[in-house]
Order: sequence, then structure tokens, then C-alpha cells
Amino acid sequence: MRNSQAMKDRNRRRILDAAAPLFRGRGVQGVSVADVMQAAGMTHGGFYRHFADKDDLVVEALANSAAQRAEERQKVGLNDLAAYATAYLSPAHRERRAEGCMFAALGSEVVRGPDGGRHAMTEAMRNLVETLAETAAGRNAQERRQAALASWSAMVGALTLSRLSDDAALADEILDATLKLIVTRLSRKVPPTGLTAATTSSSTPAEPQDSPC
Amino acid sequence: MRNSQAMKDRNRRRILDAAAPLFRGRGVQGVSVADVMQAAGMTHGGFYRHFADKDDLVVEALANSAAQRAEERQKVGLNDLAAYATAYLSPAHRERRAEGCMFAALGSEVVRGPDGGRHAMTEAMRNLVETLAETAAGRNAQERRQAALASWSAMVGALTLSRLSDDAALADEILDATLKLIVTRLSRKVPPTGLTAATTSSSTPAEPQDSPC
DNA sequence: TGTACATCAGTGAACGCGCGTTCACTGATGTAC
DNA sequence: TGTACATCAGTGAACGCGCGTTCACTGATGTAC
Repeated sequence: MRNSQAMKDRNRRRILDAAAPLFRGRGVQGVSVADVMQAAGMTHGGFYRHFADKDDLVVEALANSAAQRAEERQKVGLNDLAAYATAYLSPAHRERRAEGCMFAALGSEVVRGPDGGRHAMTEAMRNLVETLAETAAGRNAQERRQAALASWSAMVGALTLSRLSDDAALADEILDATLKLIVTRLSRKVPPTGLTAATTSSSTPAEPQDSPC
Repeated sequence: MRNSQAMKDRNRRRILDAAAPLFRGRGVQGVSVADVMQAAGMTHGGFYRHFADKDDLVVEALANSAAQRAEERQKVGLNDLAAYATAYLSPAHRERRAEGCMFAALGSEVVRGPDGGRHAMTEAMRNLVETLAETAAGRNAQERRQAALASWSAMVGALTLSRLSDDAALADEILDATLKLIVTRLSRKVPPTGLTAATTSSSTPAEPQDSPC
């Protein structure tokens, strides 16, 4: 049976929306085309009406996911570096890989993948860094940009390493130390009122906020 | 033909030494058992005289590689945080994935892998962080440890993101901004004489030093 | 508006390939006497 | 020290499975008249 064009568009979106969390949770190579199609509520045969091949899906899913996150960020207004880092470097984010940041989950795998994937993530990163730079510490635009770049690097590294650690105490230490650095030295001081004091400990659960990054 | 015990030991070491760079360069899932055995100069059938399965190899290769790096670090004396970061955050390290840091290359993949892999990397990380903390900035041991943890997170994240960027200028910016942060604010000031000034630009090639981390 | 026909989204079986793993085999090694 | 035999490291063919991809088929959709 043939589906209408509207149905096809809706199904394509479903595939993309199903693919992204699967990839983040199990890695691109850990997820089959059939897995994605099943998660989208279809069988694997129809996949090639939507995408040229699996690589194509990866690129589209990364770009789609990045665009969604950027939009949410604008809407919710999670544009403050200190607040962003607090949510990003939370145990909740560490535990929820599938719903979390794609850079921490897929960065090293995408490096080895098709160029389109790197490109999609580069654009997402550029967008994010520019946003974060607005509330980063620094006496001029260049310093703020550098603080944002270093903060972003530290966040991605800390989340990856915290997930890697099989020692829970060390895993928390990594998040705490990195968050403290960003909050106290790399983000702009003025706007939030007295948040800084509370962010030193990761026991602040940073309410199960969906998807930073 | 049966080989002597000495030969067997030598071959096991060869397998481990062949496996580590392959894994770092192409990912664990991107390398087959046959690939590793071929790189070690053998055929795939003999693999199971040495390892229970591929997961076992992964764990042993990570541990072996980590131990070698720790030993080299002690010998060469690359124990100074600022010097270490300078080598780590160099374009040379970014380009040589197979010979580089296993945390940046394999971190997010090992997270999803067998527990043994996470454990091997956790121990390696603990050892490294303790070493780096000795020359990190801070008024007491706790502050120095936090600076070392945050620095290490930033290094791993920056290298991953710099490799990810398909924009060369952005890729360099990431390394430079992170290196500047670590050198100027997170490492102990005194010991090196006047190195700090030169490290701001990544055009300092940080002589093709083998394998930081 | 109605009819006839071409299109094509999605199905599910099938194909081909690579991978992890097994296995029969070999002959040098190590050991027991 | 020499001999006889069991061991077992490494070989290369083979197995079984899962995966990416293809394909014949279906029937609803869209279009031309």
C-alpha cells in the first residue's frame, strides 16, 4: 500500500526521531537499520525510500537532533553558561545517555565516520559556542569566546570521563571540579542571584531537565 | 607447530601492541580480530590461545596500553601539567589518533563496552590525575586535585571536539583556548622558565612528541 | 465529478558479506622415564 | 643423555549469525482525461 506524501513526511521524521536516541545510547555501530525502523514503528524494507544508506541516516539524524536542541535552547532560554553547565554536568545527564548530549555520546565515533556527520556536528558546535560566549567571562568578545570554547571542551570531556569512571566517587568529583571551574571562573558573574554558592556540590540534582546541549 | 612458552609470551605482547593503535585509530568495532592478528603477523585462528574473546582482548589492550603510557610518563618525566597540556593539545596529537590518547579516541565507546574496559581506564585516569595534581594550581591539595580533574576533562574534550571540527580554524581555536586556560590559570606557575608566553598559539608545533597520555 | 492508470511507500523474504568463533590438523616443545 | 609420548601454539577452512541492502509485491494515492 502506498502512503500519502504527508504520511511519508511524518514517517521520515519518526525515523529520525527514533534514530537519534538509539545512536546516542548504543553508538552508531551498535544500532542496526532494522532497530531504527522498528523503533519508528515500521519494517526495515521501507528505509531506502527515505535514505540513501545508513550513513545518510546518521548525518540526517545528527543534523535533525542538533537543530531540535538548538530550538529548545532558544525557547527554554537555557542560554546562560553557568546554568547550562549546571544542567550539563549533572548526574542526571550522566545517567541518561540516550537523551543527553550527542557530542559526549558520539563525538569520537563521528570523527571516524562520514564527512557529513562531522559537518553537522561542527555547525551545531559553532552555534552553541556562540550562544554560550554571550554569558561567558571575559573583558572582550575574544576572551569570552575563549572562555566559552574552553568551558564547552571541559563539559564534553568531563561528561565522557564521568561516564567512563567505574568509581562513583571519582565520577562525581570530575563533574564537580569541572562545574566549579566553569561557574566560578569562566562564566559571567552578574546575572544569577546567589546561585554560585549552591553549585559546588553535585548533590544538587539539577532537576531532571530534559536534554541540555 | 607448537611454539615455545617464550614465543607465546612474545606473541601475546605483539597482539596487544598491535591492537591498541588499531582500536584507537578505527574504534573497537571498526577493527576485527583478524585485523589485529594480521597486524601482529599471525593468522586469526591462534587468537583464542591468548584471549577468551574479543572483549577480553579489548580490556587487556587498554590496560596494557595504559600501563605503557604511565611508564613512559615516569621515564620521560612529562609530569608537569603545563607541559603535558601543551603536548596534549597540539595539532600533532590531534592528527595522530592511532598513537594518541585512548580516552579521547575510545572513551565514549568503552563506556558502552564490558566493565573491564571501564575499570582499566578508570585506573589509568586515577593514576594520571594524581600525577597532574602535583603541578596543578591551588592553595592546597584539594584545590590542586580539582584543577587537575578539570584540566584533564578539558583536554579530553578539546581534543575530541578539535578532531570533530571540519573547520580547521575552529579546530585550532578549541585547542588554543583550552591550552591557554590550563597554562595560565590551572597549572602551577613557578617551575618552567618563561614557557608560558610561547604556548598561547598552537602554531608552536610541540615537537612530534610520541604519545602524551 | 468520475474513471483509468501510473506511481510509489511500505512489506517481508532473500542475498551476500564480514565477523566472531570453532575445529581438525601440524609439528615443535616439554616432560617422564 | 637419550627416547617416547603427550601437549598445545599456531594454521586455515568452516560455521553461524547479523547486518546492510535489494527486490518482487501490495494497494492506496495522485494524476490525466
